[in-house]
Amino acid sequence: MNIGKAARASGISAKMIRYYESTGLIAGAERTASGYRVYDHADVHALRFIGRARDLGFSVSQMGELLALWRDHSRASADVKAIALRHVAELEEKARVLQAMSRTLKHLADHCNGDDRPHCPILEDFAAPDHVPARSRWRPPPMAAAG
Amino acid sequence: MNIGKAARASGISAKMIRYYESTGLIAGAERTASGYRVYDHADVHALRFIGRARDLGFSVSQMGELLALWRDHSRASADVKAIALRHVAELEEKARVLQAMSRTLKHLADHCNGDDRPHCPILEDFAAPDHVPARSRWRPPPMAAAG
DNA sequence: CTAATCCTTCCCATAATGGCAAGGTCAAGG
DNA sequence: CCTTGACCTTGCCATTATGGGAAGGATTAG
Repeated sequence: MNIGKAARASGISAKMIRYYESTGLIAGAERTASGYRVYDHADVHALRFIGRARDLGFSVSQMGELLALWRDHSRASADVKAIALRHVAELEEKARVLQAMSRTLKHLADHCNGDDRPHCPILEDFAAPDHVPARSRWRPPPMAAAG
Repeated sequence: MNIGKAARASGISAKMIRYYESTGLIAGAERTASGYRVYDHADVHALRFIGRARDLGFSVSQMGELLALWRDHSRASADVKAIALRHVAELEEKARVLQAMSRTLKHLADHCNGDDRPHCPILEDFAAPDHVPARSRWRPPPMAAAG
């Protein structure tokens, strides 16, 4: 089948199929005499695998690792699990960061009247002199007063 | 002060200050006779504002809106709050997406032995024929059995 | 044969950020 | 006065995954 049909069958756009080929994630497809890429059901299967991994937020390089393990019938499931758990940790970390932002901003918004007057705690916070990435700054342990 | 000092004072890299200038987020700085950009304390203040907004995940264009409101002393706080709450919703949505991915993948990993044998439910899931973006697919209501 | 559809490659754009390079500027010190 | 080092300038490249579009060739349906 041509790339369009493979795209429809796999849920991966033709554009992305070519991209995955260019990055080496998938092997270059066979070509017809006139240069059209040709795919078979196994290719579509691999593309679906890729789509599933992509939907779970894996990057192209991680998908490459997973594809290699998928094809390696003597893989150790521990290797797959390690990749998966590492990715779970990354996803959770990203979610945590977003939620921290959300929480902070929500807190500011909760204190904003939201009326037609200019007073706004949100802008006041943004304009306040020192905003610190809190968790990243080390606080020196309090010493016995030296003066 | 020159751009380097403004960068150190604001926590925004010189590179990004130039970038923000190029995108129109901030006005082009004054220049010395030899072309060096010159900043004053008000500029640094604005850069800190930008940094704070950036830390809360606002895009450059959103920061532009916020800066405009900050400078508009006759703004309505409702306008600021609306932007903030819209952003809160976006952040939460992104966090939800990441968590859904994480949850799914964690679930799969929980069923994987993680030993040196090849059997792996994670890969089996990825290779399964139909993965559906679940929530987005409409299920036809069950009809009275027709056959 | 022609029109429509499909394919190819190539370039562009996105968002925010860093890196590098070539070259001009400035301040401190000999 | 000149050198050295730190700093500045612009410009280009790279990142990640994705889509858009153009120009032109291939195929297929009528």
